[in-house]
Amino acid sequence: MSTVDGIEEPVFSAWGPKPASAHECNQSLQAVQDALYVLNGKWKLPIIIALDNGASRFGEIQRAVNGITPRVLSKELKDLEMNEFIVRRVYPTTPVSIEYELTDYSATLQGVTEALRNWGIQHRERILKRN
Amino acid sequence: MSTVDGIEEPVFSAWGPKPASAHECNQSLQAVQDALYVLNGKWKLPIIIALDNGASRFGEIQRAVNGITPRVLSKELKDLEMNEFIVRRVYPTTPVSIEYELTDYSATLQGVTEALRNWGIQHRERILKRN
DNA sequence: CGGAATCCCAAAAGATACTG
DNA sequence: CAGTATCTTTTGGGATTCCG
Repeated sequence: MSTVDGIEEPVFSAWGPKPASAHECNQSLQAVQDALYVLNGKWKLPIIIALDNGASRFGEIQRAVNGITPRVLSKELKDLEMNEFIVRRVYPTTPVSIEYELTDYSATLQGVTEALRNWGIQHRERILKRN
Repeated sequence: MSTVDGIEEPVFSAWGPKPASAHECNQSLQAVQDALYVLNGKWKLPIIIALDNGASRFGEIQRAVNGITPRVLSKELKDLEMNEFIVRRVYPTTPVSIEYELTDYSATLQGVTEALRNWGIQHRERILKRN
């Protein structure tokens, strides 16, 4: 993999800074696998985005996220709470009102959601154009 | 939602450009759901990254992606081919050799993988620190 | 309204073995 | 090497009901 005089260094792609060492490759790949581990499934990021868009009540979130059932939403909210992406607040009104709120830590996901949103937009256009 | 003199504009978060209209919120959320639809599961992005890191043969990919079984890898590769992220090339050597290669379109995922990688790295550190 | 509980099914994924 | 076949387990998620 080292550059030999007069021989072009192989260009792997337009992607990362470089292929770098095999070790760094594995690290990078492992990081993505780590990320996908906590963000698994099709609901977690959409829920976080819904909360960011202003939803806070269970029903609001359910309406915002296309197609999720209460059963699944309930479970996902617990997951997100465990991973410290949201907090669940109970207000002693009558009847009690419950609000979900993003934590500061969830803000670190900004780059991820932004990248996914941008990619999703152009991907959708591409699909529509093809048909 | 417009700024009134002397009254702070409500800040929803440190995220997107703005909450904007409910319509735009839904669009943004839908875009992410679109993206997650084709990138679903824990394997697709890691496989793409492995390919980008230089792997091209079935066995290489399997070794690069931590924990994937041949059965699942086979299925995921077909999915990725269908979605035009990779191409499968058969070379008439003896025995035949088969190579998987990223398409140009897969390069559009660069932003997504980079964001996930960066987030994954700091998330891992956070978890390790907490324990 | 905001869930929890239960039941159930289908799809996804893992383990292992095997083949051209 | 590049998968397939088979089997088992796990997960996701729909439907429905119930509760405070």
